[in-house]
Amino acid sequence: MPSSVQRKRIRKSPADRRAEIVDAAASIALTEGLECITLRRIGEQLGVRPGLISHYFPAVEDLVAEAFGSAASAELDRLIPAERPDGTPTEHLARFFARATGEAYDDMSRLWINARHLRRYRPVLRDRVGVQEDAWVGRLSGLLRAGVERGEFRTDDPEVVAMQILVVIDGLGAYSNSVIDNCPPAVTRMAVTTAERELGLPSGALIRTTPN
Amino acid sequence: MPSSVQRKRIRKSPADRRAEIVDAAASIALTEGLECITLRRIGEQLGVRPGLISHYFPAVEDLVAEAFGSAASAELDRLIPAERPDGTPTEHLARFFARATGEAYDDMSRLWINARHLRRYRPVLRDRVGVQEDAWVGRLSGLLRAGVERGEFRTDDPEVVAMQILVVIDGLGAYSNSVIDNCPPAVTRMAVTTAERELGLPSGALIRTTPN
DNA sequence: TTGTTTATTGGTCGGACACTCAATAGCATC
DNA sequence: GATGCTATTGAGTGTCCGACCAATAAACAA
Repeated sequence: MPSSVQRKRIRKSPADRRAEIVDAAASIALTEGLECITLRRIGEQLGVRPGLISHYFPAVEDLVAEAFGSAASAELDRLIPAERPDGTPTEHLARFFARATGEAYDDMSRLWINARHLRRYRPVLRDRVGVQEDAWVGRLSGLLRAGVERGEFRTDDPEVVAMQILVVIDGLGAYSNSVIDNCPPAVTRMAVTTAERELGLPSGALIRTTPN
Repeated sequence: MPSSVQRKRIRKSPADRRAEIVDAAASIALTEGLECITLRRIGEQLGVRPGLISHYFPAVEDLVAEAFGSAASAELDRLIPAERPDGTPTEHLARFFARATGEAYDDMSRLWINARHLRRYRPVLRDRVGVQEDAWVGRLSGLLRAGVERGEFRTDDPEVVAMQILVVIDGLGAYSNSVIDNCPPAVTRMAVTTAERELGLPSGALIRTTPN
């Protein structure tokens, strides 16, 4: 009868254990915040002693950065899959906005704010945030460029438009869970509006009618 | 020969001491971050023992909220003075953008991110952030409304435009000290562009030529 | 000058944190 | 079933934090 407390040691391969630790840290980062990534908290989550986390990450700061990077890149893959098997750029962009401006994105929105603040004190995290910003701008502008090539979007500089869209999304994220919660659509739809305007699309072109 | 360490006690009126503490905390919040507001840190700054800070603020959380509120409302007064002795709404709005998108605003930008993150763990701060958001939206929409009344701006809903402008400013703030640092004007000028578009102004109407 | 009030001190307490390291015990291999 | 490697533990170090409180000494009134 194994009680709730771990009785027997479970010995895993370093690669597995490390991945498990990063996953746990990323999950905690999304739900509770990056400052809740502590040796004790992660150890508790995995049913393991704090010292073990130190063994894999001698400096917690590295785990924090890794957790953020892991969560952010996973979310980016969900927003704009690197492999796009089917669908037009317009459909993919609509899908992007459907998720990035919905409730499902709230945790990620908070995590971005969390990371942007915490990077002030954590050099390693600062670098990671920079890498992820580049990745997000890169992935989104890639999608926009594809749309321009297929004649669906019209803009001179897809990268600038990508930045503009992300700036608006981050601005809205800052206000989420706030005054703006029950707020006119002219505000909540700002990100989509910006995209439609800058890409020469008619109003409503990026609103998906079929959930997916 | 009074050494650098305080030799003699200096006894002040509760009102003075309290104001002094809040000022010190607000200054530290702007330069080092809200989590650096500790009994020891503030006490050191004022040449006073940590216990004294506890005496005036039995719970540090209240001081943190007060410090944020103090810094934010002071900055708001600087951006859009409540008393507007002279100048047109257009001039005042141009002045607002000159400061709110310049380097002088970087500390405040960081502080907003700081507070928006930390409110997750600090209920008292959460309320303060809400109050300040209302104050900022209120003050800015008041200025826009004045402009509409004088026929300088054209919009159906000044409050919505105020929110839109603030969303963009916060979004840009999130990216400041980042990739976007050396970034095309189409991005850095987004806040002004938004205002000009939503208020029916010609491009450049809100760019001040004379520093003030 | 004396006495009263109270702003301020000095010290203590428990808790949470990251980090270190010798000892222990899974697990694969033989 | 015995052996060796090493993943994992347990225990301890030092730091910083907020909170608490009795003792102290300024400032002021009598």
